[in-house]
Amino acid sequence: HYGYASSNVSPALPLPTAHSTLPAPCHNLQTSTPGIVPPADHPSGYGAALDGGPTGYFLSSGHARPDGAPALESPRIEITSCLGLYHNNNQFFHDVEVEDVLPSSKRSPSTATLSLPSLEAYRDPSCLSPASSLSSRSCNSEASSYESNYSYPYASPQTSPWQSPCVSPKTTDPEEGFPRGLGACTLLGSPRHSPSTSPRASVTEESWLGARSSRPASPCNKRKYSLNGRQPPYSPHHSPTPSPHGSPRVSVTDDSWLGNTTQYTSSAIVAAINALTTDSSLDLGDGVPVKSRKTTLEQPPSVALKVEPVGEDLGSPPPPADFAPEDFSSFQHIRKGGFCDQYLAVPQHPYQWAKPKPLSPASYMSPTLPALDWQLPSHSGPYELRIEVQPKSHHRAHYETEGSRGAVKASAGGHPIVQLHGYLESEPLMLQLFIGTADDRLLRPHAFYQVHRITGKTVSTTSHEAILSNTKVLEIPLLPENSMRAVIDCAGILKLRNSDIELRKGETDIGRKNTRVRLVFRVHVPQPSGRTLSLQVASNPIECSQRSAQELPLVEKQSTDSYPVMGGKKMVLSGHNFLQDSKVIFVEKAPDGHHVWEMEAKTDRDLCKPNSLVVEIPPFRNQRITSPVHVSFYVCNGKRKRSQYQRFTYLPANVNEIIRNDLSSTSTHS
DNA sequence: GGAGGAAAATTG
DNA sequence: CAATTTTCCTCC
Repeated sequence: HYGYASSNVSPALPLPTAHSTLPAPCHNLQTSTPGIVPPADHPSGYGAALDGGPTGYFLSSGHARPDGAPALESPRIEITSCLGLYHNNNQFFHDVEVEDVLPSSKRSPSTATLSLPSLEAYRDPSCLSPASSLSSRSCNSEASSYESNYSYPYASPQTSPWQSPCVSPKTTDPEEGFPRGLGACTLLGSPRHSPSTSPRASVTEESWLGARSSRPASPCNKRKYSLNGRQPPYSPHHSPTPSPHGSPRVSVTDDSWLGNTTQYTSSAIVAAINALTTDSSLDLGDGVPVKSRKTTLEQPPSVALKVEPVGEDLGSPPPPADFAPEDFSSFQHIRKGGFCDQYLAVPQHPYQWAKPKPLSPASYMSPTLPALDWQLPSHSGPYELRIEVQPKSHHRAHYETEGSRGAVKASAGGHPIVQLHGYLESEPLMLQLFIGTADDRLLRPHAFYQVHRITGKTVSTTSHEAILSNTKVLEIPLLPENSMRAVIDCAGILKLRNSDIELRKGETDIGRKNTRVRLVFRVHVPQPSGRTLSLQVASNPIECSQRSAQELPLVEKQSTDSYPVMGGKKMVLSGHNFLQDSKVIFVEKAPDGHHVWEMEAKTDRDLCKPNSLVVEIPPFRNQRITSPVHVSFYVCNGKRKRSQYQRFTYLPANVNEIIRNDLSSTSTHS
């Protein structure tokens, strides 16, 4: 309801907290860019969605089930349509989300089952989860773990239908979320659900495949192939468990959709029931599958109940396993509804990780954390989330068809390090990590890449995997005893097939040549007021493709307003394929062409933007020359031989003039 | 498991 | 057809 409604919370549930909190966090987020919050520009319709307010949204989305009641009953159908409708843009499936928000509890079981969420979920979820799950075996485990740990709670309401059946019985698969999707898809008419299981696209693909004529032949076939063969229902790798056919969920889903719940296994049913009962605390959105959420919407009350502000204190149960893609939707609602809301009302989850400590409660606790595509500030008040050690500019992501390619590393060896400054409490917090975009637009989860949890003896940092919306999120504990500092040696990057992702409803981004990502870290700090302060920081861009990493930068333009350029001056090079580790070497020659000297220019990482590089030009040696100085520079990325550098002409309009000026006014050159 | 290379497959 | 993406192979 809430979510739905209003922004979620407010309307239905009077969660005082919610609103109150809103303001601060939300806005803070983008301190720098106020407007951001509701990224107006977001193509995705961000703004609209958000602002629109839940209600409007839904309504508009309408089919989804504007009227409430209907939703419950005919979830899927509506959803489906809705999805299409709403999804316009990738990131937001408001409609879905909304629904999620609703308390699942009330929905009828059948409804729950419906969990339309799958619709959306699938895609994304499928994609994600699949990917993740597929790619990362860990996923399975992880996912499973979640479920196991959190399982019901989250799933419960919304998901419950799905999960319970699926999950509980089966278990583990992280993919479950996906499966649902699959199931949903299937239901929708997608041909085979089962195969789809493959996480990512598989589902989509197949179902879509039918639709798509274009590539069907080769790619599709293969993929399908893979799906079937390799990753049958759930990706083979991942969860063998999953039964071949859609396994529980699918079947369940189908059935449910069909109207049968009969197929649910008793256990599933139980699970579902449990979910309903328990879920309350959790989040609305998160766990709930989209569809279910809708249902939920209808049943506002329950949600509200949950909402109670738990404190953001600690406890933090990890996000529900459910966080499956669908979950994110909930978030979105929230966002949409009221950005702030998220912060506000978040109650804590009673659940905790199975693990050692309950990490930061804050994040998990509230179902209403800011959506992943929200822009958040890296510092606020005494707190600052900072990346102490940046990741290397290159990291070849692995496909689901490959083995892991390891964790992202730091350029100087070791791994990236993130630290939260200004936090003096004794409670540990949870650091969230997901793969974000690195383009010129607002930071948002990258549709074609997912963080991949890496485990093993070489990994010192414990982590948990969760799925928000279609985005996999790695949760890493930030412990006071470690100065709230974490070494990120457990994060790899999984590449999803472009074709799979592009098939998703609402996905507007294209994968081709969209191979740069950023590691995005978030932490949710509980405030005395009961609210939660969310901070976020993104790393430097990371080139994830094998090929692009080998390409040379292409200088298309040199800044002309930063001259003169004698030493210590900065020059901005812009063009294509610049990376954080791009090198620029200046070569100076005497008028007679004699090679005078060459030196690698310093690059200003902090000022680097995508496809541009700020270099500090070293002082020229031949300062006294009065005749033209011949200076050129060479650019390259990563480790390349000198002969492979790309040569460019250094072109100050008038070198002599520059030199004279420099000499007269500066002593820089020596 | 984690790379690095590169062939095979897709795209535009 | 060239650029890119994805799948395979090999090695440590």
